Amino acid sequence: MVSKNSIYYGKFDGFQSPMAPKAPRSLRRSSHRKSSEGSKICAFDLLASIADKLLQESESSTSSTSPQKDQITLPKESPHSDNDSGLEHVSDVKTNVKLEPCEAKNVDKMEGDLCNFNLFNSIAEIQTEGVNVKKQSGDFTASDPMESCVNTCVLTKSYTSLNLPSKRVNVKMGIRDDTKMRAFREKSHARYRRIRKMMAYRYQKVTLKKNYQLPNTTISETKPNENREKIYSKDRCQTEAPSKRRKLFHEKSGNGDSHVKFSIKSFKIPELYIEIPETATVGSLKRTVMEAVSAILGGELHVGIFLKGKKVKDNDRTLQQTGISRDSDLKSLGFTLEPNLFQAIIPSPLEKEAPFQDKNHEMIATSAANSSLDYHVDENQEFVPLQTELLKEGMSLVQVTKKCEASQRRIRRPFSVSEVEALVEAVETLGTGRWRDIKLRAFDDANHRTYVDLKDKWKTLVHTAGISPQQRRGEPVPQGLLDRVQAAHSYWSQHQRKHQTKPVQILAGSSVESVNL
DNA sequence: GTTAGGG
DNA sequence: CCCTAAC
Repeated sequence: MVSKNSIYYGKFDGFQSPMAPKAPRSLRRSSHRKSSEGSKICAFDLLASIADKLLQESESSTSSTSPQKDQITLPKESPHSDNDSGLEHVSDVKTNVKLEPCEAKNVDKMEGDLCNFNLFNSIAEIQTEGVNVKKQSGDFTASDPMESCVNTCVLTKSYTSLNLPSKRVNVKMGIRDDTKMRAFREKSHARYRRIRKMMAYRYQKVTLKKNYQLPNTTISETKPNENREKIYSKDRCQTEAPSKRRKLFHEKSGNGDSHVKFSIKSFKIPELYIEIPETATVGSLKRTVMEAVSAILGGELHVGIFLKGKKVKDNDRTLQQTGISRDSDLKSLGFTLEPNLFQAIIPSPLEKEAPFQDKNHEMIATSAANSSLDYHVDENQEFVPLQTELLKEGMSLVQVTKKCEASQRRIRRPFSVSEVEALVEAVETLGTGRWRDIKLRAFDDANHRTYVDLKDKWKTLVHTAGISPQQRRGEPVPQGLLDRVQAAHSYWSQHQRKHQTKPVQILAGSSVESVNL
């Protein structure tokens, strides 16, 4: 039964989570680096329990049947019908992630066409309900890997990893220079939006109708004129500055005194697929799960609204006009999380003839898989091109997603001691305020270090030098360097823009060994 | 395009 | 690391 090549496919049927506010940007990016980011650690712990359970259960598992191909139609609104979806090779793991309910402003933008959620920072508790892992022996069974991927991808709403055979999830992401990608994306925004629209149309028919309905959506009324702002819940997180968005609640309400109160107990996040070799360590499995979850939660999700089984598409109509009022039957109202950005759309077999590719850049447009047409295209919404090559390289969607995310916000790259050294020396020589020169002088070949980065680093260095060693974090910077930082900082604070190219030998005495011009 | 500073 | 006013 145990095959050398066997691979575990763990399918997480979904994560349930209550509403949560948008995370600070600093928490929105996934990373497996050593870091002090609290949410990460938290999530790690949570997911560890899943991973442990998953692995544990897999010991006594049975093999599964082969996947059926081309079965890409799922019953509408049937979250648990995966066994009919050609995903039998994937085992069923139901996992609930309970999130700590958090404060009133859980909905970022009620008035708009979407709500941005980030559940990541609110994870408080995780539960493994019925873990049942089946082991898949041998190779991926579908004839055409890519085709399988397509189907799998589509079936799972393009969510997580592509089940590329013999490609393992590479936990360690390579560092890449995403500056150009960013620039390119920004400049091509409009064009890709067009592509995106086309894609959305093209893939309409192969896109899943399956949606993920909230298990527990309760609606109740509020008393008129009471807590206009606290529509969603009472303040559970005390300290939160008033948001600009909150205004939106008032301006367009126009519902008179009739308020509808929505208490969304939890959202369900679509499946999560994990593929990992048998020989992988438990730790790597944990990291992989972590990454997959982070990749999903790190991106922004759309929220769909269903009323009486029909999707509410018109974002401009009032609740009243839509039929969502205190007097109507609100039990038929449901909210769903939908995949949004950064998800790859791979040409399906149907579309192979005419793939929407930009020849020049060999990119394929991404699209909000099943929801593009249902939403207004938000002008502010990022549209991230996805390099087909990445997929062909065998990257999992998790990784691709990460890459795309990296295009949004550059990955964190802590300065090494030698970099700090170089920076300090350059500043000693050139002073602060000539960051471009400093860049050219000391970091000309370091493409990923912009002069703004250097400026920022200097800022933190000055700060670091001013605090006690106990309060410092990250790779420790030699005290000698910090002394030089402090010396140079105080020196250039006084000698503003004078004798800029003059070595700073004079400053603060001792630790300046030599300054080469 | 760079700087400077808050987020 | 991001954003952006100001230059």
